[in-house]
Amino acid sequence: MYQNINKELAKIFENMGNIYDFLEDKFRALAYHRAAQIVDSLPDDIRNLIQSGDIHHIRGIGSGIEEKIEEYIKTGKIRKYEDLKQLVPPDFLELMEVPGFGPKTLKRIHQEFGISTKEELIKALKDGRVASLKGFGEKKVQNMLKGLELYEKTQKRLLLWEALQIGKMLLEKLKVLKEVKNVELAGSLRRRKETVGDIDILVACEEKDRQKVLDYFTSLEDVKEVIAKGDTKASVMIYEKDRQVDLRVLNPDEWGSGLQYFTGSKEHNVHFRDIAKSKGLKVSEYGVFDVKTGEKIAGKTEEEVYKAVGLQWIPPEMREDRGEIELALEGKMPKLVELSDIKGDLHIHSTWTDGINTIEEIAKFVLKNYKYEYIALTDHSKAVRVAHGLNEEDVLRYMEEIDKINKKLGINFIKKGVEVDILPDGSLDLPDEILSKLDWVVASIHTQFNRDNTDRIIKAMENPYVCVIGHPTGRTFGSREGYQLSEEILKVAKETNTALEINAQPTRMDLPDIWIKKAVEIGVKLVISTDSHSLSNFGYMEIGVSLARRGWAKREDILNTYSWEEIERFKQEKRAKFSIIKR
DNA sequence: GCCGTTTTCGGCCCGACTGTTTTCAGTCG
Repeated sequence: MYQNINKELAKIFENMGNIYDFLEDKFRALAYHRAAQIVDSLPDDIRNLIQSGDIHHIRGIGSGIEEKIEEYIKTGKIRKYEDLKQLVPPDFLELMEVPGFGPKTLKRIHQEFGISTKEELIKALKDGRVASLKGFGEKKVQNMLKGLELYEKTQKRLLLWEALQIGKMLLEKLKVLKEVKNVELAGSLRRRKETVGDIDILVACEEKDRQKVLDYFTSLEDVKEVIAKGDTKASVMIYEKDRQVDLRVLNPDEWGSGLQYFTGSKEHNVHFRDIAKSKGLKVSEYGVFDVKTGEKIAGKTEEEVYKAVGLQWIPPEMREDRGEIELALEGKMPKLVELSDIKGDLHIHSTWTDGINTIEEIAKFVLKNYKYEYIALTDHSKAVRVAHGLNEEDVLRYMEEIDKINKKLGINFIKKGVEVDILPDGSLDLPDEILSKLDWVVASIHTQFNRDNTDRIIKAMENPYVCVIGHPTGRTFGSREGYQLSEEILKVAKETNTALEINAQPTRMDLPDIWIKKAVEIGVKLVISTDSHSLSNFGYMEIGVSLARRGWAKREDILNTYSWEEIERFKQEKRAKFSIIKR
């Protein structure tokens, strides 16, 4: 009946917010936009929250919106929404997302010309009718048309990995300049969101050097076109991925407040400022100020900005207004997992299936470039035909090969693993007899993504030899939304000592952050893996760790921050549980 | 529509930029 009720409701509330914007009911619009954001980031099926009554504890959802959620659950519709839709031309809901197309502008055009479709609107922009309106003009119209073009082009967001490579490259180039006192990525890229719209970079320098820094930036060889350039800001298009990069220049003594402000998220900042306000303070990108005296009390570093408002510093990955502000107020910020905590990679493919390097090449490469204590080779099982998955006999030969290479290397570095397929009925693609001989078993779904896979996953977790569920939601950016997880899966994961994977492939980034957060709360162990198919893939560990941090994971939540002996213990505990249960 | 150790009514983040304006409205992040 409902594919993904949270997403559906979030979309409806988003639209209702837009409609209220159009109707110039500003604050009601704000409430619905907030509700949309909240519902969208709930890890749980919202029906559970209604049932348990926990919905009351969520800030931003009041009785009015709760009633509408209930109505939608019961009837599949919200009457108020159906009524509201009649008041706005359908095309306008989408158009409100286009830069330059605000509610006031659209409403005016609608009233003046009776225009209600996108097509008619474009025509009126082009034939000069809109430009002739009082308060409008040629330039505004040109900007609207440009906004439309940009909107269509940048609908596709960059993957975090891609954006990070570009961002880091530009940071290095800016660091070369001696006038640059500080330089850092900002926006969703600094928060390491799974996908990124445009790339924001901040620079601190003395006021007299601003122009020099901006000139240097806009004349980099990577720049295809300079879109805008002022005293404090420049926007360019770069050749790589045809992306917009914004550079903002700050004064050194405003570095902390500027960085805090431009990192966002918007929701985090709004909440943060709200708290500042309640304490008689005002926060802007220029600093924290005492409202009464106007005195500036912080701004140089982010730490002092947060501290001035009574909060601990908050890692950028957590700044999504998902409770981190309350935690920081209470002084209870967790110490998040770091890249340097990682002791090994437990999901790797070789030439035995669809990887492009031999096991030996992989082992030597990793030993040389990473300070890992172990890796697990986990080629596919036979159900994955396209990858020429391994059958029972292949697995035995695979194990012999790994023994041979370990012996050659002189250390027991490579663990013998497999990525076994979870078949449609939840059974596994290799028998227990084989699985029991292996050091590490990843169980994954590679077929029938578009259905509820809860039963399949639970059945797989109940196999005593399965260590971890690979890419648990099956999502891939740009092609598949993935199937819903459930509380039940987390519960069973915890009970059975089965870990869940945080797959760091840039197109997967799976588990999603909100599920990681939930798993951490419940105490489910996680494994950050690159799912490497070539040597360059091992670098994905960095964004896997970022993703874990977005889900508030600490070192102890991540299994591959432990020594191999400790991992063995985790496995043994699972097997012990099952010898009791199964008898 | 939401929210409350200054409030159950009266607020709702803050500042820059742009274009169209002689003092500001609209949009954006």
